[in-house]
Amino acid sequence: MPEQNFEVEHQQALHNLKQNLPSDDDLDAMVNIFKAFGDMTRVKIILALSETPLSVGEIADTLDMSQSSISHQLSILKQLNLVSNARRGRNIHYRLSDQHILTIFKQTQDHIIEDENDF
Amino acid sequence: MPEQNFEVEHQQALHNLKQNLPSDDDLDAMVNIFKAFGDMTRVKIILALSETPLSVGEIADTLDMSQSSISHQLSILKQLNLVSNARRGRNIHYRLSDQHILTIFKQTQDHIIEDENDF
DNA sequence: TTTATATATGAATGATTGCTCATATATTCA
DNA sequence: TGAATATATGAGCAATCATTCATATATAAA
Repeated sequence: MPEQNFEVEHQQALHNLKQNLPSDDDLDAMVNIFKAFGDMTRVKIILALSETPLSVGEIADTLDMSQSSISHQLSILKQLNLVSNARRGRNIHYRLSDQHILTIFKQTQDHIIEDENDF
Repeated sequence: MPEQNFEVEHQQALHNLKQNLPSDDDLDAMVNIFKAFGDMTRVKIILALSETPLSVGEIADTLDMSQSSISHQLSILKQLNLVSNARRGRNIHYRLSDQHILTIFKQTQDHIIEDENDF
């Protein structure tokens, strides 16, 4: 009875799940990073910074958005340690904190591309 | 004058950026997937499904949430092709569409872990 | 010092979103 | 067929969020 066997394993997996799912606290950091990536403006900022460090004004100019809006978004990215900043002359230059971010973007693109091949 | 050289390269990069940044249309799919990942409930659903396919009721029970809420979230994940479903007896079983998703989660955890080591 | 420039920040606002409640749909069982 | 069970869905609501506007802070230039 292979069908019942499957059912037993399923019940076992189900029981384990309820105990072993990560807690909110454990998942919070990850969810917050995904939240940060779930906004077009922030994604564009990150892609821009992946090419070269940029000042706030340069980013605003590149994305054709207000200085204030970019500054607000940068502060969110900074709080999550996704970017860091340093004064350079009279500007403040932002840069990506590490390259993991781009790897994640690439993985996601891969998912999307594989998806388009379904039909 | 290495300092000026840097400046010239920076200006060039800046100029290229403004032309080569992906369009909203290009980024839309990626941003929507990150939006989906940017919610605790949906992340937990995905983690649960990474262990075994589950019915709507089983997910609701596992996460201790209402059937309606889970159903709503599943429909979002399904629209993005992150999960698929199939009737099995009188239930509908959901499963992850592909394993890329878990790779992305792992990469993100790596970023967080590396981050904690900064001080 | 004064003036100009770059960035940050707080309040207000419109839009989006996740949940609940009520109900519709669909399948199984008697 | 009719009752019971599982899932889906639409409307409503409270909370979150991205942007704007006005203004504060900080550095550089004159």
